[in-house]
Amino acid sequence: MKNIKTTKKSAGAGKKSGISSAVIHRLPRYFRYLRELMQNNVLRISSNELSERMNATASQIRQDFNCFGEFGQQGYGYNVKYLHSQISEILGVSEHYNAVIIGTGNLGRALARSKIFVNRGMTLTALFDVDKGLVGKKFDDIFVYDMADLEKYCEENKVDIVVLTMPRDCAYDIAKRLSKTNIKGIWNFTGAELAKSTIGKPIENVHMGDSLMTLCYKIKSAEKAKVEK
Amino acid sequence: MKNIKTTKKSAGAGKKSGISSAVIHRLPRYFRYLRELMQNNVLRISSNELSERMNATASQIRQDFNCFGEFGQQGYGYNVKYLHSQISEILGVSEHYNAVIIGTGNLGRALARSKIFVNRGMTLTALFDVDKGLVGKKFDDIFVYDMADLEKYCEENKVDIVVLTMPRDCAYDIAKRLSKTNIKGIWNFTGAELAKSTIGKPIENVHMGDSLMTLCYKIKSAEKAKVEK
DNA sequence: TAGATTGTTAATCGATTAACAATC
DNA sequence: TAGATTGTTAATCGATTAACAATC
Repeated sequence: MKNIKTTKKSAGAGKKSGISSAVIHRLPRYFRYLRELMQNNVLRISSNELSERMNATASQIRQDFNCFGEFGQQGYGYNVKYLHSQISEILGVSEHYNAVIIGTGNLGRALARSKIFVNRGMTLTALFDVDKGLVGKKFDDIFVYDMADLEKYCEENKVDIVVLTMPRDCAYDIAKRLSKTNIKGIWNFTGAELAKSTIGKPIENVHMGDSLMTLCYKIKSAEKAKVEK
Repeated sequence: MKNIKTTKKSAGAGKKSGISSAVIHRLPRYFRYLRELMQNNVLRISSNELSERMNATASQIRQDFNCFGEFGQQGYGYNVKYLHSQISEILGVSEHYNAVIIGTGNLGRALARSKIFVNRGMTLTALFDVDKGLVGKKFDDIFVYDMADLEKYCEENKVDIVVLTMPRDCAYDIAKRLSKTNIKGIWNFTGAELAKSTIGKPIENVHMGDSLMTLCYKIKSAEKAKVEK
């Protein structure tokens, strides 16, 4: 296996700053496919081979990577391990963010018991709930704190990401409380539309129902196409 | 309130068939905002006012709607209730799909206990699991069936949507089993990349981790911007 | 070296926005 | 009617794809 030259731009350096959201949303996908290649002990891959596996064009893949640096070698392709490490760096996996979940309901517990954080270099450090009956309990070794102690906990511990899985109607108030702490971002499952402009921190709103609706649309379209045939 | 003319094209008629995926993915968002407007008893809305609320352009909104029909009135705007009903129709809410969940783990139970199906005109009719200890139990009044009886159940009952929340490694095999039944679509949470081309049915793959990674990217970018300032 | 494959520029395609005539 | 706002066409913008020189 050839060595990777050391003069090339690294992901940390950051090539452009105005990366399009289309590219950003493809990065986690690259991350997944590269992890899988690594697990299968694939050492190198060309943009062409990757494009076939990912059902994309080789051109797009090269363009995407080149937004952040020069990760490949002419005549060789991409070193899977190196490329994976660079994408991980871009996505902040190496930052080892700490996360807490607010809302110890079904979804909160499901996330707490999953590997979703660990698989991305993160650590879930706490759960929060208003229900005094839950406070003090543990789920998968994660302690449930009282919502009243949220600010105190954020001051005394490094909290990077806050996951909102409590009922929708308290989302805005809690987000406002969080805006005054030094947490770094909010992963919002409540259905409330939180905006960075109002909270002052990066926010990712998850609407699982939207995905279900999209499936329904696909089903309807497929049925219609069948009838018309 | 003016009456809606009856000569206009309806959603059922279907204007174009090659709707772009960008438009399709915005439909559930319109659905949500319109539902909220309805709940707030808003009777009419102009594309301009909607654009402000949704943080989009009025032009895009009008273009999107006109992919499916003429839902508004010049000089008046859109009748919220009518527009909502049309978008619902397009998304298949009125089809009253039945859904079952395979995998009665944390996520499966979280979905079973949520309103995600009911809020979209669907009914969750069954859970499935391989664990004989769970078979026969009920979660929120939904009976847990043995995975061995999946095909039998699909034959004897109307099953439209199958939700996959079991471990990833059995995703492909189960999807293959489902491809031989008359279910209509698969909502896949397992992380396995299932393709319509291999299973022969509409599929929606959900990657919650991708959304978390996107948040991490946003956080990193925001931090970097702060440092550079 | 010759072959392979990248990084990058140029061409194409599609999606968004702007403009305005139609019309309620 | 006059004002408002749609539906739709035309202009712009951005993203994807194709092509190819650079180079490992």
